[in-house]
Amino acid sequence: MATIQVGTPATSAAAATDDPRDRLLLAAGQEFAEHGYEAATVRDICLKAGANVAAVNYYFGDKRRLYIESVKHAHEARVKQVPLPEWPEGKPAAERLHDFVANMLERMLGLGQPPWQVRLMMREVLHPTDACRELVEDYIRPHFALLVSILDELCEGSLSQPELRRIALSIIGQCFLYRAAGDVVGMLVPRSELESLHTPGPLADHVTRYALSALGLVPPLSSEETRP
Amino acid sequence: MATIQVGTPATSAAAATDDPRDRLLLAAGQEFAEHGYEAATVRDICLKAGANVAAVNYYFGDKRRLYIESVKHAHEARVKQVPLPEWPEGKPAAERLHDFVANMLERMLGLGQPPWQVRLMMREVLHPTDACRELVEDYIRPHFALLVSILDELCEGSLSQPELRRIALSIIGQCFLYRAAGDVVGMLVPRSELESLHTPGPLADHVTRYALSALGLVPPLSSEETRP
Amino acid sequence: MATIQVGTPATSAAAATDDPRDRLLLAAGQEFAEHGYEAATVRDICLKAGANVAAVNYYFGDKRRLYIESVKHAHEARVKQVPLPEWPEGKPAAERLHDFVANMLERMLGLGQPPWQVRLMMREVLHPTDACRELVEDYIRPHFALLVSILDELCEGSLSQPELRRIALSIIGQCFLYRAAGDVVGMLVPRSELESLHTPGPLADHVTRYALSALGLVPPLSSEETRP
Amino acid sequence: MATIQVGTPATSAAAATDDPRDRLLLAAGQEFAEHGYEAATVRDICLKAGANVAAVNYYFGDKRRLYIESVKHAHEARVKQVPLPEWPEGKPAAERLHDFVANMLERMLGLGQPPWQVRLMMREVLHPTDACRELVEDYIRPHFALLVSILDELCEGSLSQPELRRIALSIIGQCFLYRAAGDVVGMLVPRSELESLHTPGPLADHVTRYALSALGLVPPLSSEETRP
DNA sequence: AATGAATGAGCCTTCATTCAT
DNA sequence: GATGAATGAAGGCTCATTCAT
Repeated sequence: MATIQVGTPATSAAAATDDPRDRLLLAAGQEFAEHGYEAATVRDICLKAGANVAAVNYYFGDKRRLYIESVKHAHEARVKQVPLPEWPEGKPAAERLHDFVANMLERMLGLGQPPWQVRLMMREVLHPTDACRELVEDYIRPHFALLVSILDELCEGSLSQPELRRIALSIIGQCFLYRAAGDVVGMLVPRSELESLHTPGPLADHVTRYALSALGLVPPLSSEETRP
Repeated sequence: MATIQVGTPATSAAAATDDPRDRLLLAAGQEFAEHGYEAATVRDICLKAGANVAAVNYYFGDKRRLYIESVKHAHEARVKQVPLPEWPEGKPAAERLHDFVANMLERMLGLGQPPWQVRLMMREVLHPTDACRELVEDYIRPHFALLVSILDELCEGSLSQPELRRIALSIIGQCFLYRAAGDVVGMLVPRSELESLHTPGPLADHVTRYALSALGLVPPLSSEETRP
Repeated sequence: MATIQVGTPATSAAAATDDPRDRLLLAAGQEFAEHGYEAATVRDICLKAGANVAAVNYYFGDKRRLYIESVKHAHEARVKQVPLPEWPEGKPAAERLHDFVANMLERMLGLGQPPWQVRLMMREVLHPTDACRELVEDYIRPHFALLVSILDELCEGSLSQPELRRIALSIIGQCFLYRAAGDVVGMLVPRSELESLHTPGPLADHVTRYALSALGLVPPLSSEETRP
Repeated sequence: MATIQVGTPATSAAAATDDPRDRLLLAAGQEFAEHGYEAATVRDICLKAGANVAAVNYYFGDKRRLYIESVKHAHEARVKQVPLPEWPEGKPAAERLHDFVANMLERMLGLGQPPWQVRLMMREVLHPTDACRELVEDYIRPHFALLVSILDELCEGSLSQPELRRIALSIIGQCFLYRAAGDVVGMLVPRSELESLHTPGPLADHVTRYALSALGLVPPLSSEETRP
């Protein structure tokens, strides 16, 4: 199965961008991701960005607007870093499903880089503000549509759109859990297993097989012969 | 399939408990659930509880400690309201799975009442604080263990514990999505479908069938003969 | 002619009232009177009142509301200090007019004490805010009505109400000038005359005689025999 | 009696002067007149003048200096617009007095145009700053001297200079009241009378007659035969 | 035991001003 | 000469907390 190319991180914490606006956006994203909108202070953001206290109001007019912009910024950066997978003509739908899931997990779990961008967007998903709608339209809906279309091809049209959507949500929910409730998951499973739950590879395999089994396209999970 | 008995609400907003400590706990839970820890103010909490401004510090010493106590309180109340389901001897595992899922969704989606207790615990799950560990041990882990044991029986021992846990997490993830990211889900599916995704019944059916199919215990989702 | 009894100052700048609310009101009145609403700072007011920065918001909720209250306070204090004159039955109207004018000038020019209260009210008169209407109704209108009634008696009903009001305004205008534009007046007349223009006595004599002359009740100002 | 010629307004709000310095001066005058020194912001002034934020400091060095210049500017413009009245040889002093009063009221009450220039100068008169002395010397003192000389002629030398000055101030005070405390006056008199108090014509008649009566040059106000 | 008065730290924001261009 | 970017000081206000009662 295909490996996923991940975009260059490019913006590490202290990335020395010259544009103060960008530095502000970066620092704000990190602070908002870590502390939430209310608890994050513009003072700390400016300090981290090496800018003046008044810089926020100068560039964005408002703490609120800075927040919205920082969410958009993070989301755009993330899209560039982890683009929607593209496949050559004739790639089997099952493989495309696996790639898709791996891609989503990759995006969510971050893999190696401090995933503050995802945390920021996750906050937005969980407690939506004004910044949310755009996020959904530009970012989430296309992914969702792609997943539904893959599933449609997999079933060869035997399921209705509402059914396909339900299955798509089921798949997303599984990925979502690890990102959103990762800390709690970490308390529930033994340490030894934890690693495989916080790395995209094994998880993608599981989620994909779970879906394919449910659709009858591979043997059931519990059948002996499918065990490795 | 069995219907789920839901505990009595018992704690309406203005529940006239005489103990000011309890009133504080109640008011705090609601405020924290709605606005988050930072945005909630002790003044509003005391106002809502009909108590003095200094009451928080008097009874709990601290805003932080009040928060922790209110989370515990909500969680204990919730446990009493929606106890773990119990089944008569010999109830088939598949039905127990469905009951369990329905119970979990019921607890999460609230069904008719503003489930501020759940919202509060959800916040805790997503961004754990000191109050989290207890929550996990007393509340979440037993549920998780029960789910794993049901799955174990379903597979008749053909799957390892790690595999069972993965499947359990997959099931939880699907339920979790609707609670935690309900607003975004609402933007992704047509209005007409939305109702069936915010009510426990149809959802429980879907999640259960998805799992049973994956385990090869019912025909695949995409096979014609299983369509209603 | 009767002399005017002036209320005890009672509230000198550093008057040690125990009630912090009163101290705040006092300090605010002085600051607002001296610098105007915008230029006066809550910090300075609190400093002068020996209170905390948060005291303003605690006691009055708002800088604006503190302002309004301080205007009311000053006006009430002033009313107590310089009450409307009262006369025994049968006091000639001409003498009552002189008393009234002397009283008004006394109130406006302060006589010896730092008249910040008047300055504050003067600001309000010149650039009305929300505090103004009350000031007019409680304080100014009764004085105005009294003046009109005195004039009415003086003319023995030979003038209409509008005419009486115009004459009343003329009298008030003359007093007003010294208070509101005192600095400029001070630049226009020689130093030697200034004293007599900033003290109520001679001014009251002039304004009264000016009015009585205009009404034909005393010989014209320019006739020889009236010169002292 | 002669009508008063009023200078051309010439300076409407958006007067398209090419000189940015002049545009700044104009905008500053309007802003300062409307909001006062503290509340007016250089940003708004520059915005209104279509100039850069730094323009104020570039052209005037300081907000304070801009203020002073704008007061001077307004005052000069006003002098050009409403010049001191001039009379042909032999014009009776009584008529000249009426003309003078009408001219002053005209200047103060504006008649038709938003008299921001007067408002600005009024502020300066009421709370003098550095800009005040020049205003007095160049603008007010000559008017004052003219009025005194008219009065002197009226009395044919029967009154001393101090007495004349007092009467002059009395006349000015009456005019002043309507300009400075117009809002409060508006609350004191019935609506029906208000119009006649905010238009120069009837007011000039009243003030002049009041003065002439007091000087014994026309019958007293209260005598029957002078009523219309 | 329980409270209302009072506090000080710190928040977001605005403003006049400056500096490199 | 003239400007847009950027700044530091300060403003009003809110908040959790404390203290005398």
